[in-house]
Amino acid sequence: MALSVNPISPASAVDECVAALQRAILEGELVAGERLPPERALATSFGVNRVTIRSALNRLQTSGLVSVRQGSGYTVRDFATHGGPELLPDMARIARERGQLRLVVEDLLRMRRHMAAAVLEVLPRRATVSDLQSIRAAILDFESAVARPTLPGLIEADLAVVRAMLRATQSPALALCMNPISAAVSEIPELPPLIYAEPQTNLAGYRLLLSWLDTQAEERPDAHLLVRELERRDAQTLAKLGRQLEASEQPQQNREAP
Amino acid sequence: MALSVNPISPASAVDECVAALQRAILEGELVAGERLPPERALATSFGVNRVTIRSALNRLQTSGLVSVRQGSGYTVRDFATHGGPELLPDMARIARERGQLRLVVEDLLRMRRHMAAAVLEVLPRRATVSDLQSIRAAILDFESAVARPTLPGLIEADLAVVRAMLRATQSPALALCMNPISAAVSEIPELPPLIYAEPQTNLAGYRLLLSWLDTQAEERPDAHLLVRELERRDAQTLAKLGRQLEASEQPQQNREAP
DNA sequence: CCGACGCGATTGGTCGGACCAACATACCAA
DNA sequence: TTGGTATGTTGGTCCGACCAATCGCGTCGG
Repeated sequence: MALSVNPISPASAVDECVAALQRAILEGELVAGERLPPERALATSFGVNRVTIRSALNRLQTSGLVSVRQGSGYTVRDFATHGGPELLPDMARIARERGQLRLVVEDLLRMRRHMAAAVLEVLPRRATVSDLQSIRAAILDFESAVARPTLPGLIEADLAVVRAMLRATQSPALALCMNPISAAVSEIPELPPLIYAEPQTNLAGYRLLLSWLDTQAEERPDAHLLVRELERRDAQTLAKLGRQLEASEQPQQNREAP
Repeated sequence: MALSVNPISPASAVDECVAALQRAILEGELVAGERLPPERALATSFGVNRVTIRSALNRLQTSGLVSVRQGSGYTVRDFATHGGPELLPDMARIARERGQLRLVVEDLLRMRRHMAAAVLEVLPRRATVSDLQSIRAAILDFESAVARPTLPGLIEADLAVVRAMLRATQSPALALCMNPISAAVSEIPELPPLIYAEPQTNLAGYRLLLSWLDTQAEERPDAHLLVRELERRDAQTLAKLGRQLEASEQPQQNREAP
């Protein structure tokens, strides 16, 4: 009876405006430097009140997609230089329509790998025993999620492990950098089914991490061991994604050019 | 006559509300899970209209600091698990007041280093000759900025080099991850003066990068060489920051406990 | 002829009030 | 006790108005 990821998503009027404008910008329909129509015009064009479209523009501004100056108007910014990782899921959606999803996913996973390396770099010398216990507990939860595997359950349990590790670094800075990347991986619909296709593999990786953390500092091997393991799994994920995309896009190309 | 980072900052009413609420959350005055007063109460308490405080709450929501449900109200979220890297500058401000700035900066630079490693991993095999020329041109601009060094000029020229490198990766995904980190480094007031204290060093690093990129793929050494160089410079920056903080915070402690 | 000034139009920012929709709570009835 | 209903709370949207910064163009003075 596992229901969809978000059964309740009424998609308010503001949300729709944000989605439309953001899509236009991310797709390149609205080029950087271009000026948006005035709020009043946008409001009538979207069929909403000015306050509503204003709320949407406010969000776009917070995301770094547009800049605004009183008396002048809104200007589209270059999201490639001013955007943040919270745009990754939407960017993945655009890339999927263009058949470039693989590239985005490849770089997303690569970035996650390298950030994980940063976390592993500080984890052993900052984590307290209580932190380590939290990590162990989270991994145990993940193990029980693997026992009765459901996709949402695995995602949540895995995120919990990551949270525990980030908390153990004693520094919110690493967490702030890592959060949107973890979220993006979970929110790109293709990824979780591939990443958790064989949950025992993920669990084995965490067991490896545990044994690494439990080793005394003097004889602990370099973290590269763990990173290599991540690389291996990411490569498998990418390979699976490639096959899946080929299988689903081949007929599409045939339909276009029979 | 280098003026502040943003000479024009009228600080609109919305900005002030955002700053106040964000500060309260980041300082821990408003704990995760806690519920905010209703919009109407906040509006009167801030002395602004409901639309204004609503705009501010909208931004906080976009930043992941609060969640909202119609009929229920606003709930403070745990920024350590839902916040993004765009919070880093403000987080650094809080950390500075608590004497923990060094830890935040250390992790920020570490993250930047590891993300740079990710970029270097894909740069050689994705950059076109035109991309490489753009990078060269940006580095030449940086060189002329080094000739007549001003802090804003160096910052902008350096950011331009990074932009050129990110564009050369052909994938906005890496850029979206890197942008907020670069921005954070530039926006933390202590960092640019330390990072660009000896601009020739930065330039030498870029020259090293150039020669690395120009090497034929077969005989190009591992990117670790460049990363090691980054590590060395970050360590120097951290050391300088440590001395600077000691020098400025020592009298403060004396004042508190003479 | 050309640049500087100035006035009006454009456009975002804020305000006040009103109504609707979702939610929480307490109360009442079966 | 349980279930639903009534009511107040709270966010979502709308309307109209005015303020403030900016832009554009015409006019005036050099």
